[in-house]
Amino acid sequence: MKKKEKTCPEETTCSVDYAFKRIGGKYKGRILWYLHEHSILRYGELSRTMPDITTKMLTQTLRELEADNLIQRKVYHEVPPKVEYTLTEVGQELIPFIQYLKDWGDKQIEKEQVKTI
Amino acid sequence: MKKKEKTCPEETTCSVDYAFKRIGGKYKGRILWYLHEHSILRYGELSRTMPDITTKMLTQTLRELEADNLIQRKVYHEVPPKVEYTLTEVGQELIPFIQYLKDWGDKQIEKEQVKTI
DNA sequence: CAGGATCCGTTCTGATACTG
DNA sequence: CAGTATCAGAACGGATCCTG
Repeated sequence: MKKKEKTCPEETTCSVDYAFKRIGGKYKGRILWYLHEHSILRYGELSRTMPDITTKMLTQTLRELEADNLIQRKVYHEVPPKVEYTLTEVGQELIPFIQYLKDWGDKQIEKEQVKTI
Repeated sequence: MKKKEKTCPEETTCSVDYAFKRIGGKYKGRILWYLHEHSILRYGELSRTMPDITTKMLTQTLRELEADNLIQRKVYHEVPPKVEYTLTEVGQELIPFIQYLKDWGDKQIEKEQVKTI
């Protein structure tokens, strides 16, 4: 219908935008983080780790991360089925920065709690 | 209606989630980045820097960033009005990570272009 | 200049039920 | 176990017009 190409004209710094699109989803950060903490997780484990995400969103988010080559999906064709998720190398590259973000978040949360008291 | 407290049970790492909520908006990363690059920007300057954002979204996003104490809004009560935005200290703390993210994004974009050729 | 207010379509999320 | 399918409501985003 309409052009969507003008999100960022030509040269400028849309890599910021680019990156945020890839990890900015509602659950992406957490999924990446949990995969980092556990190295390898099955679908059900992820689901239990994040009880607030529905199967639909979890699947959808995992597929997006996979499409962006941040995680790897390994299917075992057996009964019952088994699927394992791991970070790709590209995904690993994001960990230090998520760590930074997490530390920042921790700090802010502490601050807020101090104020609340 | 329903409890929203269970986003992250008790102890765990929801700081990741916390942080993403604060900077994960569609334009937040870019706004922070531009404020970092220019130190101080007026409303109209931001608007011109990001032609793809409407006044509504720009205002809304700026207010959110302000509420989260990532940017500071300084109003000059004169005619015509003048409003300046700057990063707060807390906002500054996010710059290294946005820088990291940007670098990562640049790298990925390059990779994709190589493949496309 | 720097927005505020409305209207409205699209996208995103969630609840629920079902399947190989 | 690891999803898929469907539907509906909520949130998001944009266009347009208005104001101190």
